[in-house]
Amino acid sequence: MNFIDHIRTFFPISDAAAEELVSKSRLASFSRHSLLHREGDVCNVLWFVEKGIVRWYYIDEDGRDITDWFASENSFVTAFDSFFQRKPSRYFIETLEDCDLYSMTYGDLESSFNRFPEIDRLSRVILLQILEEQLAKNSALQFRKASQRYRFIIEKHPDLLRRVSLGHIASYLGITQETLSRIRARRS
Amino acid sequence: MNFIDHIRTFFPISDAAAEELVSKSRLASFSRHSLLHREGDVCNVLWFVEKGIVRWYYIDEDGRDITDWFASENSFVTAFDSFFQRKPSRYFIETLEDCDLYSMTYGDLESSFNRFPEIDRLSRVILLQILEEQLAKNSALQFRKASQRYRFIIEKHPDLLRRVSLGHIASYLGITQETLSRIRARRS
DNA sequence: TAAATTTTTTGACGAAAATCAAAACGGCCT
DNA sequence: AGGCCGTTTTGATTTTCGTCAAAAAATTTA
Repeated sequence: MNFIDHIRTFFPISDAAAEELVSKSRLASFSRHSLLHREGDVCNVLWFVEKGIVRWYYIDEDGRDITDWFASENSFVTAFDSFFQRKPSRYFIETLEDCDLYSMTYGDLESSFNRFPEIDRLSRVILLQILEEQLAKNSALQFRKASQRYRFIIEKHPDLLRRVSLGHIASYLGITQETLSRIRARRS
Repeated sequence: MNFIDHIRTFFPISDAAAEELVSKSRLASFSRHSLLHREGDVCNVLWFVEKGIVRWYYIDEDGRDITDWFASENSFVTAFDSFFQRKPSRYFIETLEDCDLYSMTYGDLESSFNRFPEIDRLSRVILLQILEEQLAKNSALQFRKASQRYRFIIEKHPDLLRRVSLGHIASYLGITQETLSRIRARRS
């Protein structure tokens, strides 16, 4: 499934606009643990995960590596604090598995915006999806104890448990790796 | 300052599009503790806070009232999980003070999207601002202890402390009111 | 395959915060 | 002023989780 097929599951894009996006994007492979984007840089690329999994993280004031988000098959990723606003990012993005990713540069996307207003609208829809997931994550974690946070992963993102190391998942949930390990032990 | 002036601080909207937005919006007053939107409804209105403060909250599975967000002067508010996607919301929205709010319906906004692609783009920019604040809030709270969360409010939203009751702020920060009160006592 | 590295688990302990309950405070009304 | 309401503070106790440290398991590398 290429990314146009995916887009068409939630947005009715015209053939002409689809053509435009395809012509501006390219598919490339990355081995695991490739750093796609680093903190401080302005992110110029929007990726679409065709295969593999990517995480999006930052280093907090105490030097901890904290995962904010995972993106696996059929997800768009970029440094959302940077890409659209053209300013330096707080985030790193790295592959966790060998990945096949479509990419598109900001410049190309911007010219597509101008030629196809529907692409502008599409990007709004994608941002809304991201925002909504972010809100859902928040309310799943805020005020919840560790075992309830773990349940969120089990119910909403069970695949992550198989594909991602516990340390990353723990920081994503806002708990320590040890606590996560213990919770997991006492109720499979 | 009306909302067009505010928009122009971050987005160069044309006079024609501005006219369109102004013609579609209306200003109204609400007394404090008005419920603007309730869980389960599809939200049809986008508000802009001219004066006053509004909170956006949900009731979690344990029946707790949890504030997700505050919007004060020069902010847009709607049920972001509902308004653009036309589906029932999980959120309530209520005024905390007497408010003057501009409002615009979804139908009017949608027809404006079609007539002015730049309004489409504007909505994307606004969503990005919301998303970015949401991300900032997350990283300010995740893995942080109560005193650090309190510091986030002091540094980023000091006005809230004066205008909003402690209980709402505590749930916004993901801590209990008692803990917040104690933190506050031991270091003014 | 063995050695080395990384990841996960386990244990003991202490710190932080939730909970329950009650008192103090402040504003508002008559 | 006095009484009533909602909000904030304080106290005592319990639970949860983080921290530090080390062992066990799994994965990678040579």
